[in-house]
Amino acid sequence: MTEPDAVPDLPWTVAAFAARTGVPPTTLRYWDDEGLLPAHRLDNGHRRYGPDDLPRLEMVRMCQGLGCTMDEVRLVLDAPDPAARARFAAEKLPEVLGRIELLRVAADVLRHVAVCEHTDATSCGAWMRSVLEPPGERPDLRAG
Amino acid sequence: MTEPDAVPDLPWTVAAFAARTGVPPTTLRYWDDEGLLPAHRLDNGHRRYGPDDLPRLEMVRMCQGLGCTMDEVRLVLDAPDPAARARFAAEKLPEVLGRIELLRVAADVLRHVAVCEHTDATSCGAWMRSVLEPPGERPDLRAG
DNA sequence: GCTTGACTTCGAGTCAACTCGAAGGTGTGC
DNA sequence: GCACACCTTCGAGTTGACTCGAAGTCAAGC
Repeated sequence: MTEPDAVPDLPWTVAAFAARTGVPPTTLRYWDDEGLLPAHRLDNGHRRYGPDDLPRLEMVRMCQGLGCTMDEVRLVLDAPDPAARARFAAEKLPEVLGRIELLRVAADVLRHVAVCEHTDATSCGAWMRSVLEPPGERPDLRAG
Repeated sequence: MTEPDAVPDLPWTVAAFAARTGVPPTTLRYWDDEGLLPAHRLDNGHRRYGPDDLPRLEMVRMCQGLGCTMDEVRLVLDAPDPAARARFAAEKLPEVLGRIELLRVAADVLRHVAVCEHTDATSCGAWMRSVLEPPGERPDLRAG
């Protein structure tokens, strides 16, 4: 006897899921179309979401926070095996750690700027030392 | 007796500055036009850059790394007084600190994913706990 | 003076990630 | 059946940060 297919729990329309998660309806539809966060479909074609979609949404959010493109998000979420995911993680980790370090530097700079009385942002010696003496090869800080 | 205007040291054309800094020539011209990194001009209209432009470039880079829009970069770099800059810094600092914390979480996740053998990225209990139990109000991680 | 490789401006294009409005379908309550 | 609030797709628009190509100028070397 084979197990019957589990009926997924799908209480949320696009609007409901948007309200629950803060992601705009247009974005949810866009993400579904783009394969980022696929939606279930009723017989009438309407999208439905359930609690099982929340983890993937969180992972989409985390990847976006890491500056991943949508291609990269799909890649990691839809990787055919753990090895592909592990490769992605191994590549991203040094990048993330480097970003953390540079954000620390930026935080120090901001702490200083918050109390600095110099007339020009670039004429402050303490700030210039922190900015112009990078710890090493400087990765691009911009996301994406 | 008033001091004579100092003659700025301007050894670099757009191409030279681009080669020195890694910023593409089109981007330097664009940044100049947008007021992000203003260039000096020779009598013939050609742009020239000097060592004095490097600190501002680094600050542009740092602000971009913080996810600032170009409007924000201009605002902080061209702020009329230290108080305006301090306000900007005071607003950005908590954001940066929050970003650091979330990147730490993401780094933990990536460390786990790098060794995880689960068949699906969202079916890993350790990862789901870290993602679904956020430390508090969760700011948007995306830059900008 | 000509050639060549740089420079300039200008208008438009590219890219990624959305967002919008039009047109039509669906389902509920009256 | 009608009204209304939702749903769908589709094509195009928006936004921000660039990037490109055309047309013309500038300057150095021959």
